[in-house]
Amino acid sequence: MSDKAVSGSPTLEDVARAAGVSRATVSRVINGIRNVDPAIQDLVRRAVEATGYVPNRAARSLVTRRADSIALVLSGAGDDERDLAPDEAEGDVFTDPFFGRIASGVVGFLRPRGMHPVLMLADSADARQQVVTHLRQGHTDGAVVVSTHAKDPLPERLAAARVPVVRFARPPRPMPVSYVDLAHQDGARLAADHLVARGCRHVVTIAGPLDVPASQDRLTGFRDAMARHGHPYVPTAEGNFTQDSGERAMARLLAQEPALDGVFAANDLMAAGALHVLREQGRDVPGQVAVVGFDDSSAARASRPALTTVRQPVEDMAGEMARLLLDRIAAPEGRPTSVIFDPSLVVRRSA
Amino acid sequence: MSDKAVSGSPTLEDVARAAGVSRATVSRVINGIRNVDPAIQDLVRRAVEATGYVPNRAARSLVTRRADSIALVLSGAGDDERDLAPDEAEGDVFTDPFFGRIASGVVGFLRPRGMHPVLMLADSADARQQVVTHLRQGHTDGAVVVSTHAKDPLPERLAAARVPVVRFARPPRPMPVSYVDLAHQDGARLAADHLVARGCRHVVTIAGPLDVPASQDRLTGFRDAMARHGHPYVPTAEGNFTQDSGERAMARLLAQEPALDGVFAANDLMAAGALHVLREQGRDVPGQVAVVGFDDSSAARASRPALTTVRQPVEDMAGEMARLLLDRIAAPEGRPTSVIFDPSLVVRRSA
DNA sequence: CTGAAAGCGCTAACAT
DNA sequence: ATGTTAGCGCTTTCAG
Repeated sequence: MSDKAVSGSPTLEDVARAAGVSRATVSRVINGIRNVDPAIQDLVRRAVEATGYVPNRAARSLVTRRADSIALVLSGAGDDERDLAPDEAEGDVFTDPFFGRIASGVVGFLRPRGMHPVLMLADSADARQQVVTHLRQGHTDGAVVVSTHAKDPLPERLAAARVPVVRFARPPRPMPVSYVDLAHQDGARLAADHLVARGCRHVVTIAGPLDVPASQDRLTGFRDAMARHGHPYVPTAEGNFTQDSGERAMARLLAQEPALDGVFAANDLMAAGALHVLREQGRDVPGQVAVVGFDDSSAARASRPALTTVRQPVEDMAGEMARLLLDRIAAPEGRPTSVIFDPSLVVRRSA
Repeated sequence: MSDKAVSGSPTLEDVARAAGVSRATVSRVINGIRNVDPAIQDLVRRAVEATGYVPNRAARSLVTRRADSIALVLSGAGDDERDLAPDEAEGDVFTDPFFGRIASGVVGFLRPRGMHPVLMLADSADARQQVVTHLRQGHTDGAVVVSTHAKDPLPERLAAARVPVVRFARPPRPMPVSYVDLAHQDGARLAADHLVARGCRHVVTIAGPLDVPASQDRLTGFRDAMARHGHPYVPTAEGNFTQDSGERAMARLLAQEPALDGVFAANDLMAAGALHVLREQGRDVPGQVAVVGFDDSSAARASRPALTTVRQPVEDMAGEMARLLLDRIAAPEGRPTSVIFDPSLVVRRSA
């Protein structure tokens, strides 16, 4: 391998000279354009090898007007700033077990294609503006955005700026944006079926924040399925997807329905909170009470007993987001697309 | 705000025309170069405003030969591929609670400076080569690298390629690379002092993998401090920083030292594992056994009882890595630097 | 203190 | 099928 420093990198010109052809021809070979004599192609490739040539991305971008890179943006708070210290606000987003899986899926898809995502955080009005500007300038060709809050204005703003965007999760209000999502209702049904099959008669549920479509779907799906099983009424407490809120919700439910023998929580963190409260109250899980979570996050495996949970294939979904985005960048005029993934039940100890 | 599409973005030329000056002058103003008549500066700034001009980064990079962006690379497995499915291997790295905090710190530092990190994952030989190539090409000006395994060859390779690099944690073998680290021994001492002050007489410790310098330091620091407190012998079991390994280690120690009344685990995940095993064995925490973790990760707050732990200011450390890297990029010939942070004790329920 | 002009390395018409 | 040529938008000597 050549040991040339970045500064004196060989250019197209050098390769052309070495191969005895023109820059244009080398460019064609490099970019895999047909209409080049196979013999010459070989010649060029050999010259590339010999010179240790690597294309200069800035030069290429300048003329193609494409950055050949995409942004992975985590979009936090809503319209108003929250009164957290910046550190906390950030920790909030990145600490979510989801984030790692999303990043993993996106990177996993991009890497074989020689691309890497640019990580951006949009947790304040300023930050959001910065993201929009960045994208509009073409520093990145598009964005995969994960909003942690229901009415995050960013995706709509980006779409309005004609920036290719793919969201994680269906938007709260219909808007012309591509997205990837899960069949939440089916997932909730999986949980209901499992609980009923186990013989649970007094089932309760801890819902997520109801302004989030996913929470709504999980709740609706669960209630519908329970109703079909002959349980038209399911005591419900609302949480906000944190472990603490799960604990509080569980305590309320326990007071309201002391005879409960089954719990479905809308995510694993809240399920873990429920587990703690149940143990504190001396209820054996899964002996006396069965608990089912949602997501199959690391929290599900870390809990004791380990959580039976509805798996959301987040990595695959994130990879698909990247795929949709690249498609869209290649054909900007297409209509928004959406892909819905199927959940599956992962049975562990808790139910 | 102007609604111009990316395609027709105003250029320096446009601004120059609007301001009635030359491109060069506008460029000087934009780049904050002195020697420009204040009146003209104002004129130009107004023109920038009016036209909605934003510099084209590709064009700028082409001439300055700087990308104005850095890479955040997570470097996984050692020299050999591990026999995990790609998904697992990735999940592995990104799932680590550390990752989110690192990302948060780096982004927090970069964002006010208008920069965003490019996220790269180097968990196989191929991936590492890709990272090196990417950096050598100048797509990014340098890298902040976090190695999850002891003898990750990447930092050394990058340094050899004369790419500016800052590591998280002191390298296992001395090498000319800047890094940011924690005073692990001091942290361990904090834990020891706390346990002894609480009245613990039979203290054991769960160490991290001993080929990692941080694990060594924590163990050494803990033993030394305990010795100073009159406890020359501390039963020890080695884990690998996972919760499972913490459970196994705790079980072994319990068998070896049934009368134990204090546990120091080298990270929170292992401490959480210890908590589970202690509860299973009917030991009350903190009543009969006090448990102290390390890191102050989300796991510490999620545990029940919540973990008393040695806090590692990861976000600050990550921000500092970014700062050191930018300094180094600005002055590539300087000598490697290192910054050591102080740990602190966070007292919660477990001890 | 400001302007003119020369590229940075590459792609994409347009010729041939 | 290959070569010639004209920029992409910006920074940076070098003159003035």
